[in-house]
Amino acid sequence: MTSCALDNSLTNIQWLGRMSSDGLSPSTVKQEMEKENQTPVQVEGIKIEEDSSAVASTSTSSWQDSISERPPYSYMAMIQFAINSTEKKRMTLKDIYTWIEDHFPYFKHVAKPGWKNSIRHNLSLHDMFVRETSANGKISFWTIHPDANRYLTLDQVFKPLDAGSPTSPEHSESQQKRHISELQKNLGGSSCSKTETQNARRKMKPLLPRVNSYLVPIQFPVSQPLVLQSSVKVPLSVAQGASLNSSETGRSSKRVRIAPKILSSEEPSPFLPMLPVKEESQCLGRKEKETKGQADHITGATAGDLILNPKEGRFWDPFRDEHLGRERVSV
Amino acid sequence: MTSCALDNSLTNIQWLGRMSSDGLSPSTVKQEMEKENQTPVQVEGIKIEEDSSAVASTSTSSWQDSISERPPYSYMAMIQFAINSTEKKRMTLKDIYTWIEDHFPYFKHVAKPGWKNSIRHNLSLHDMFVRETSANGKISFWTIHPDANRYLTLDQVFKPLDAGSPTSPEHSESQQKRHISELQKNLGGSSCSKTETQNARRKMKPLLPRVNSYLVPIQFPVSQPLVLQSSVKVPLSVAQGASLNSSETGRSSKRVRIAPKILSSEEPSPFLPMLPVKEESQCLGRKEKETKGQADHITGATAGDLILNPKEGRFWDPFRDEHLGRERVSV
DNA sequence: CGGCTGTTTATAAACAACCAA
DNA sequence: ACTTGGTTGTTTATAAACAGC
Ligand SMILES: [Mg+2]
Ligand SMILES: [Mg+2]
Repeated sequence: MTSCALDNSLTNIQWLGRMSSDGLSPSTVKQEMEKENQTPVQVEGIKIEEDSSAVASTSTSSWQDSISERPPYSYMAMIQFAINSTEKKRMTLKDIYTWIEDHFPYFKHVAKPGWKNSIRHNLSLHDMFVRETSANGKISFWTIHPDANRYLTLDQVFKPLDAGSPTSPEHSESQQKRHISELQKNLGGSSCSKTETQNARRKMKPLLPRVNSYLVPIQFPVSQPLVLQSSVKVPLSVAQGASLNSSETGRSSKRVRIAPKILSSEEPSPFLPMLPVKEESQCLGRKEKETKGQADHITGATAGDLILNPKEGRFWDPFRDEHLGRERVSV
Repeated sequence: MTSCALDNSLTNIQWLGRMSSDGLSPSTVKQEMEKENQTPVQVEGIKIEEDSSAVASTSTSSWQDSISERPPYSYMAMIQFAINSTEKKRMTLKDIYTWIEDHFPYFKHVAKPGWKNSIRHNLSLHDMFVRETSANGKISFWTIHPDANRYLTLDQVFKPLDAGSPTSPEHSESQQKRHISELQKNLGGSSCSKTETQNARRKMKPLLPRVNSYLVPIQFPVSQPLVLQSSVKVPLSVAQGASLNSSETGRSSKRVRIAPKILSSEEPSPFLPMLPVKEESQCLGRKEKETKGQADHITGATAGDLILNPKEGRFWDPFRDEHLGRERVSV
């Protein structure tokens, strides 16, 4: 009822103490940073060298990893983590920024200021995020459309300290069997997929850790709109394990690894709280197989995916299409 | 019935004859162009200098204009022009590419190869574009969702040779009154808004010509799903008038002027074929005024806007939200 | 294996509407 | 009131990572 206020506030910065040095001084950090579109890149003290070794270590999660490593989550996922961490399941833009910075130091110290632009972009673009106004109409809160909320929280993506996870032990591999089969080919060997868990005290479990330039789907039973303890504000100093595998271990600078959503095909996403799928399937995809491509969005339901995604039939979404760009016709 | 085959084919290239020189040779053009993401920029013969004069000419539509000038339409608009130019209101990706290149030389000779990526991106992103498969399931056609199709065609955006337009004479100004009022301020004077029409023989009428860094809404009566004569494959040599006004006359290279969609506020877009608006308005915008922002999408219906856009209430679109990015939860 | 088609994420940017100094 | 600059939102443009064929 009232704990959300605590969770949202910008408290808990103890773990930030292990930063390079300052990092808290009002405006001394990032000298040259116009406003939100430049490239600070070099966070003063923190130097982020690329390439070099990078020999399929996957266990060299040193100090840097927890701060320079970009989290394996998409903006959409992080925004959900943030919002779902509150009791009322709503958060202001500023608090979303703060929550993300507090839980993923990468955005506080390494990312270019443009990451906030991306956050706003995601909030607007995805209809899943709905803006609501406080009773007095003074404050704007971002919420997650109830039909779309899977109540994902950061807690859920942390690997247990040992092995057997709360609900499902080690699914991290059971999913991609189907389609990945030979996809592994064009990737430089090293099939790693659950290789991380070693030195991690409570590593972040990538919802879809990458296998080289790929993502390894990980199971995730969300049986009920389970409202886990609003994310314990992870002592980030340990989080951030992420998924660095073999070749071209995605450091953080160039090559902003985009994480495609891998869908499990068949079975309408087990574990996930089945939502009232409107179903309609008017098939119009090329194969209907498991192409995921628009026609069978239902099957391919990623974590953030709304199950109700018949598309076509009806219920598609007309909206957001429109805008011909620069117009307002006439003649 | 059978004329579409003609319209879609890559015929009609006579007008292309006035190009720099070649432009038809299979692969001699653009020497260094990996595949679809490099920057040819300099189309061999055509040199595109920027800045220089640019003194509120708006009438210097010389030869270059028709080829180097980027059309004032968004990809979404052009795709609609292309698809609606066919009789069956459907077109293959390749034909969309061709149609656009044939009608907007900019994309054939100046644009970087990445423009095709953008076309595909738009087709996938906007639910307005629906992919359908031919009976035999061999060919994929892109169509426009019936509830979203305003049947916009390129013909409709061409200014008449003189003044009084077919249906509505000169609305080009009646719309933006409401909100633009003092918006003109932060823009370098020159209130131009209908200054173009002079030397244009049949200039392209920007659906939303820019007023400086602004767009001037233009009326557009689409009373019925009027299926105009499938775009006459304009002799582009004259088209491309576009909207260059005063300061920083958008040449074409840097500063890819993005054309925001200006909504007329009140009146649910006059002229436009009113669609079955589901209406629901649960207001959640900051002011409900005419902020257009999400809450009142209905009022702000641009040319391409689907009127049915209650948002919130129901009918929003769940879809396309989902995808947490890189995941497939578990735990 | 390579190109084409599709889907989705990341970024940058143009603007609009607010808002606080 | 008015201006100025930052914040919040919306939308378009591009590039790119991948998946499937
Ligand atoms: Mg939204
Ligand atoms: Mg689409």
